[in-house]
Parts: sequence; C-alpha cells; structure tokens
Amino acid sequence: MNILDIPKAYEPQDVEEKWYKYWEENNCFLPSEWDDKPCFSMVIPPPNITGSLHMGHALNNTIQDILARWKRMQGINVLWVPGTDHAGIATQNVVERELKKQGLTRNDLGREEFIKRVWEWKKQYGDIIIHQLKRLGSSCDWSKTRFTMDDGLSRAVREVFVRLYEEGLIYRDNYIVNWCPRCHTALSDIEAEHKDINGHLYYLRYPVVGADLCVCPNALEEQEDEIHEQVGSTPVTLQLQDEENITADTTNPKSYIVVATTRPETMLGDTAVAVNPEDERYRRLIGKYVILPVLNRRIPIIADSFVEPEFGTGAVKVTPSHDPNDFEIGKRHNLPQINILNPDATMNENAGHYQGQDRYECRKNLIQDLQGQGLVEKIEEHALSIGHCYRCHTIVEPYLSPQWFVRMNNLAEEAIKAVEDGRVEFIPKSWEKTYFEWMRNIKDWCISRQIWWGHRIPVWYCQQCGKVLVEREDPCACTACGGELKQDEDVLDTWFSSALWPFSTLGWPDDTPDLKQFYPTSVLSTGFDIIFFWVARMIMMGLKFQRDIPFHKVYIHALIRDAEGQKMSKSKGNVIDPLHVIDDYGTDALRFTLAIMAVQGRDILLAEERIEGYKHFCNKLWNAARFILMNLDGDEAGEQRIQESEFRSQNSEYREDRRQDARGTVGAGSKPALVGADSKPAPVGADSKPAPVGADPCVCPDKQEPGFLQIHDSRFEIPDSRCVCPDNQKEIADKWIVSRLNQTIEQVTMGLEAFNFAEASATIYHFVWHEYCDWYLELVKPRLRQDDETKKTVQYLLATTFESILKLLHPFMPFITEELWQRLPRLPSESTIMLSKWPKPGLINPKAIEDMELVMEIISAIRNIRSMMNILPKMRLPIIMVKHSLDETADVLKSCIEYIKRLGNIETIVFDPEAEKPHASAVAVAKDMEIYIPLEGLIDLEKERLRLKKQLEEITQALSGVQAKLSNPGFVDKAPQEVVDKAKEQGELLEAKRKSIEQNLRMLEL
RNA sequence: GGGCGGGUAGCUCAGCGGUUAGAGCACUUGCUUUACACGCAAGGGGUCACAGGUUCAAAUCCUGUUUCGCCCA
Repeated sequence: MNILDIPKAYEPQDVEEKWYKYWEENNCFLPSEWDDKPCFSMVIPPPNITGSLHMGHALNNTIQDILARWKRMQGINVLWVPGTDHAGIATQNVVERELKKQGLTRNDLGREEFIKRVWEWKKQYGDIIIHQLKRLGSSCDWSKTRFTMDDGLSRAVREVFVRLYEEGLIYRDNYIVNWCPRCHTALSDIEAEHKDINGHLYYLRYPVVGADLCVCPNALEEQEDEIHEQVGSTPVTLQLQDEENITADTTNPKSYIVVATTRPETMLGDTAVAVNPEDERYRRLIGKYVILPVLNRRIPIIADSFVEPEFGTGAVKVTPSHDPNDFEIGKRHNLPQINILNPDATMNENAGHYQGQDRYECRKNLIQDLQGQGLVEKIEEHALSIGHCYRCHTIVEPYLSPQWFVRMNNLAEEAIKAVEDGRVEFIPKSWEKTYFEWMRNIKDWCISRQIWWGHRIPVWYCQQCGKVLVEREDPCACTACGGELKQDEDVLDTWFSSALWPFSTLGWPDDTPDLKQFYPTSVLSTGFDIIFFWVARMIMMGLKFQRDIPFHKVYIHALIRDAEGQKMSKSKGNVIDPLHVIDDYGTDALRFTLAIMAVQGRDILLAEERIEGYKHFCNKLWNAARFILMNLDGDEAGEQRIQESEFRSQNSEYREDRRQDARGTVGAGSKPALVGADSKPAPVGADSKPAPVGADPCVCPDKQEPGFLQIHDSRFEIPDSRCVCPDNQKEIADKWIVSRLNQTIEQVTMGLEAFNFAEASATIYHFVWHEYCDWYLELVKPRLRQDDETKKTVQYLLATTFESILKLLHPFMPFITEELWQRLPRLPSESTIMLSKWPKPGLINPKAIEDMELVMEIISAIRNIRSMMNILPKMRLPIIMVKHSLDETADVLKSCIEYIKRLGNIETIVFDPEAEKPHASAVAVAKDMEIYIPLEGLIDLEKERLRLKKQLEEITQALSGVQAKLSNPGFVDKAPQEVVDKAKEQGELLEAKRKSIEQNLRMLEL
C-alpha cells in the first residue's frame, strides 16, 4: 500500500468494524486453556435485556476493557465473561406494555403463554446491548456469554435455594413488605427508593370510651400551642362543616385522644392507639378504649416505648397490616391484623363503605367525612420521605403478605469480615464505609416477587396432606402421600440470580476447570448505586457457596452526569447516547474521554466538547503516524529492523501456543510472517515468506559491548533479539525522547495498576502531543533528509518509539492503535497489537532530559521574543549571540545548535564568553547564559522593556519566596537537606537571572 | 436527624505537606511552516469557599463556618 493512500484525517468507521471482526475471527478475546499461567478474570455486570447502551455502560465497559487489554498485553491469561440479566420486573413490564397495545393483559394469556411471549421478546431484543458493547471494542470472551435464565444458571439458582432452605436460611413468613400496587409485587427494602415529598400530617380525634375518665393535662395543651406557633400564620386548618354528625364532643378536648398520621386512610385498619408508657399526659388512659371513627370499632389504648412522645401528639394509631413499626407493636401486644387494601391499592371489604375506592380517593373522602364529624383537629404541611418503586416510581404501600426471606445475619457477618481483613478491597477505599454501614444494619432479604418472569420458587405444596416440598428437580407427586402438588406462584428476586453471577457463569454447581482457574475473579467494576443490590450479595453468596470471595478488588466508578451536573435521564432529555457519540467522533475518542475523566470518587460531568477534543487527539496520532510512515521509505525500514529467527521471546512463544489452544491450527515450526506497511488484516500466525535479513542500519554485534544500551527502549531487553542504535549515532533529542518514553511507560503502567485511568491516559496524552509531536518529530525532520546512516538511525528510532506509544495507547484506544500498528513495520511474531508485548520501562538518562529542557527553554525564549516583536515565523533571523560563563552549558547548546537554528529559525549562532550585547537587540536569559538577538530595525524598544519588566517581576516574586525560606532559620535547620539544597540552588539561579535582566533593562533605559 | 463527598482559571477537572499551583475546552494575537487548520507558535486569565490552628513550610493536615450534591433513617 502506498503511504500516500493514507487519508489525511482519521476516519474511524471502517477501521473499527474491520479490526473488531478480525479480533473476533482470530479468537483474540479467548483465554488460553493453560492453568499454570497467571490469570486475570472479570465478570461483566450483566446489563438488563430490556436496556440499551447508555454512558454508564460505556464507562464501565471501557474501564473493564482497558484492564483486560492491558493485562493481556502483559502476557496474563485473561478471561472476561459477558452476559445479560433477565430483569424480572422490568422485562415483564415491557412485555405487558406490548400486550396492552393489542388490548391484552398477561392474565388473558395465562402464565405459560405469557412466559413464552417473554422468551420470544428476549430472543428478538435481548441481545441488542451485547452488540452495542462490541461497538465499544469490548474484548469479552463471547463464547462464554451467559444469561441469568439459561439452563446452567437456573440450575445454580435452584441449588442455592434448596441448600439455603435446608440449612434454615430461607424461610417463609407473613411480613410487612414494600408493595408496588402497579407492578403487583413485593419489593425488597432497597428496591423502595425513598424520596422527599410534601405531604400532610393529619391530626385525628378518636373518641375515648368513658370520656369522664379522660384526662387531658395541661402539658398537652401547651404543646398544642407550640405547634400552632410553629406553623405560624399558615396553619392548614380546615373548616368544620356541619356539626350534625359529630359523634364526639368537640367542645370538650377531654372526650377524645388526638393521633397524628400521614396516611389517614390506614385508620380503617387500626387495631389500637399507642402511647409511650413514660408519657405523663396519657398514663391514665392506658388500658382504656377508643371508638375508631367511621367503623365504630372499639380498640385499646396501649403503652409501647417505641412511641416518641415528641412526635405529633405523642399518641399514635396502630395499623399492624400497613406499617412496619405498627406491625412490630402489634406482634408485641397481640393485636389483630386487618388488611384494608387490595393488591392494586384499592380499598377492600374491610374498609367499610370505602370499599373499591383507590387509596388516595379514599383518603380524600375519609378526611371529608371525618371533618364532617368534627374529628379532624387540624392538618399540617409535613415533609416526609416515601418509598417509591425503583422500577416504575409508583409510591409503594407497606403491605402484609406471606413472603420468602433469606436470613442475613450470618451471611453478612462473613461478608463483613472478608472486607475488614482485606480479602476484598474496594477502590476507592471510602466505599467500604458504605458497605459496612449497610451490612451491619442488614435486614432479612425478601426474595419472593409476585410476578411471572423469573426463576420460579422451587417449593411445592401438597394439595392433600399439606406437605411442603423444596426440590432440586421438579417433583411429580407428594413424597408423603402421593397427593397432587401445586408449585409456589412466586418467582425469585432478579438479584438472587445476579448474586451467584461470579461462579454460576463459570459453571457452578459443577466443579468446572473454568471455576478452578478463574475463581475468585480479579476485579469487579461497577457503580456505587448497586453496592447493596449486587456487590454485597455476591460477596455473601460467594463465601457461602464457593467458600471464597467472588473477587479480589471492587472498582467503584463514578456516575456520569451531563455538563450541568444533572443525572442523565430520558425524561430530562439530557442523555448523550454513546452510539451517536461513536458515530460522530469514533469509539476511541469516546473511550479516551471516559478514561481521562474517570477520576476516583467523583462524578463525571460529560460535555460533548470534551469528546471532540479527544477526537482531535486521535487525529494527531494519525498524522504523526502518517509523517513517520512517509519517512520510513515503505517496507524497507521495517524489514531491516527485524530478524525473525532471533526474535522468539518467551512472550511470543506464549502467544503462539495460546493461539494453538484457541484454534488448533498453527503447525509447529511455521514461520510467522513479516507483515509490511499495509493495514489489511492478515490471519493471525499465518505462513508467509521469512523476513529478509540484513540492511540493518545499526546492527548490534554484541549486546554486551560497552556503550550500547545506555539508553534503550523496552524492546531491546528481549534476549538475542534486536539491533540497537549505538549511542554514538544518537543525538541528545534521541536520548531525551527515549528516556521520556521510558518514564511515560513507567507512569502509565503505574497508573493502570492503581486504577488511576485518568492519570494514565493524561500522561500518555501529554507525552504524545506535547513532547513527541511538538518537539521530537520537529527536531528529527532535518536528519531525515541527510545521509543514509543518519536517516536510518532516525527511522529506526521513530519506528520503535512510535510502536511503544501505540502499545501504551492500545488499551484506551484499541482501534486506531491497531490500524496504525498494522501499517507500521513490525515484529513478525506479533500479528495484532492486542497480543503484542506491553512495553517495559528501560533506562532513563537524566542528563539528556536536563539538557533537552535547557534547549527547549532557550528555543521557547527566542520564539517568545519573535512573537512579541511581531517577527513572522518564516522570517529567518541572521544571527544570535550566546554569552556564557560555563563551558558545560555552552557545550550542551553547541551540540544542539541545529535544533535552535531550526526551531528558532535562525541562520547563525555565535558563542562568545566575552560577547557584548549588540545595539538594538533583545535578550533571553537562561541558566548562566544571555542570548542576544539583534533586531536592528525590527525591535520595538518599548515592547522589549515591558517584556523584560514582566519577566523581572515574575523572577523577583519567585526569588523573594525562596529568599524568605532560606532566611528562616527554622527552614534551614529542620527541612530535609535536599529540600534546602534545592532551594539554595534555585535561589542562586534566580538571583543570576534577576541580575542579568536588571542589567539589560538598565541598558535599555539609557 | 445520621453519614459521605465536593467548593482550585470563564467552563470541566487534576494536584492532596516542599519548584514561580497544572491540564483540556473557551479566550487574545500571529501563521497556507510539505504529518496534522481536527493544525502550529506566542500570550492573557487563579487572595486554591471563608475563619482559626498544627508545621521550618499548607491548595494539600486538623477544627469550625458556609455552601452544593449524594446516601441512610
């Protein structure tokens, strides 16, 4: 392929599809079958089959893919298991909605037919999100894709249920649960999201039987006054209507007791009124009765220390069937439980003449009726927090019903220990607090759901003898009497199966090789919002059934919000669709944006401009590659730097073998191909002609030879492998860029190890753009037009350094890096960058870095002067003069004279320790040097004066800071020696600079 | 009510004891420089929320205030 065919700008579309297909077809995502290799495994947080890819998925899967690709390149055996979650309530809702369009309900179809329809829906739409993950570049082992309702996982669920039941950890009980009247099912405590709403506090009067016994002490009256005062001028006290139906003597406060409630309609289910036993105001009423208005039921006044005397009136109505606290009080006092609601939250037959009314309609009517009877003392505005269904946002109703529960105490205890002793580590660590907080206050987990889509509870009831069977295999008849069986109608909470995900996906309950090799998994990456729902439960279940933690590390990623900090939601219309972003900017730009913004413990505010910015970065990289390829003279450079027979590192052997594992095709002794500068996918490990040998510009005869390898990149460490450039062929810029590359390799690797994706990506970004492109590529240009030897050294350095850059970027930007890497001349034993070797940092030459920094400082200073004096870039300055006091620094400059000439656009540079500043010249000061730039006819003296003044100001300010430090005896005595030395050195440097600028400034003012 | 996290450039964020506090975007000026205008060069812009304290040294640690957000009750 001709280099000139490379488009001028990066066009992601074709590239992405091509390489993803290539990776998949060549089984690059599969782990090796070996079990003695170090392993790295992850299970994907299974997305809902109802969902489509949103930014949260994009972030989380980018993070996981970065880890997977990086580890794979380190030669580690990586397994990333994908899959989906059946999402019981959500999926059932979706299918029911579909049915509704046809005028049908699930009851019209019947359970069996309805489930069939859900499976059909799943077949059609359930894998959409999986395909979307592929566009993101996710390198999951798709051959292991699982679904929480597939046979294997269903078997795991059944096994777990039966075992827990047999151990007495699962039980069935009548209990107050959060009931969603729209989804018609119970929800666990955490599925009820509490939201603040503005409600009312209703003060109701319950007439006391035998009013003469009623005492309403002053304390209560005083408190009432307080309430009125607090409410101020806006008490919402409704007017009494007619007084005909009043059954209590409203003129006599002693004839009734006032209870406060936020849900007045529940009074229809009241079976007591409770007061605190210590409450003097009510002490004499305990044991008496009140008449429940409307229903005229006689109910007792009881004492229970749960009642807070300070809340409301200090007397509360007790509705054991419709409030969790009242339920407990009811149990303590043996109160009857009266259910007043139907499952759809309409009033049932126990609600008297309100039967059939919706709960809120009933509330309205009831209050009106009570007001009619003078039984409403007052109504206050009251902010309260109410549970809403996390799926449909309907207000949930506490509802008494028979449900299945998992006993949590012991399971939680073990799971707490696992985090306490560090077997499971949260990153960032602060989330462990959240985890502990919940786990230490955990309540039993309600696992039954009154829906049809899900794992049906494996419990059968004998219709004849009433025996309860809990079975792994569906039974046909009662084991005791042979009677007919009926299976429990309920299904399990979806999270019940998700809790088993890390081991059920690996084949549990069978003892599979996968389980042996990959459990516990290495990392779980997820959002903080499901620490309770999922993470905690996985830890409990893993410890219980695998007797080991499910993962070593939990990486909690940030939540993505829009640029204004709002949570993205369809209803707000502020959603940024990752697929649109991919269409507009490319996958790599999106991934890089997410990675660089993925700072720990912070929300990510995503604005589209950011993504655009990183698309520009892709383009920068693309053009750097174009430049390099244009200057490599086609295939030649690649061929010359590769000697196939010598390049068989351990790593590449491993690659060979893993491919054989995966496909069993590559024959022993087949020679890997040398692939030239063409980006057409070649089959992995395919045969082709061996690489030509020789024509190496810098063949290393003996890697031990002194003078070699003083600076080198990671590739040269591979035994017997590489040609290297002898140091005498390298310039300072070469040594500098290789050193900086090595530092970058180190930092990126360390960043990834610490899950610091932002730092890792920012480091490589800065290196590529602002060092490699801005400086190195510019500095190298003249040498590419010189003699063959020089040119080949540069070509070699360009090719090797750029390859390392591509590798460092690959986990973040898989597509563009593969495309460019394939175009570069490369190692024949590596046929995809995905499976190439992650760079290792080589030696770093601090002197080269220091020298280059001085050179860059001087070039910048010259450019600054040029710019200030409005000297056009294309205008070449005839001469500059360098006055120096140290030979050392002058030597550095002399060796870099071409750099300064080129990037400063200067004809001649003269070194002279005795130089005198020419008339009408500008000056730059660096280290011990003054650099004079004669600008006869060009200089604006006023501008030069201002320029120097500003510099002087900056330096003086810095200097005074340093001097203050040094003149502080405390600092000199107590600070570490190196800090003091550094300050001294800096002080001297600044002082010299100040003097020299001052002097030049004086000359200008003369 | 309890807990957690945040307030650093116009915006979004790094930095979390030791150079003159950084980046991206935005802004200003100049530039068709044979990789790139999705670019190059130069530049402007900050009492690091506030008040105390610890320290030789605080954006960074501690205390308090204020303010924003989240979680739990």
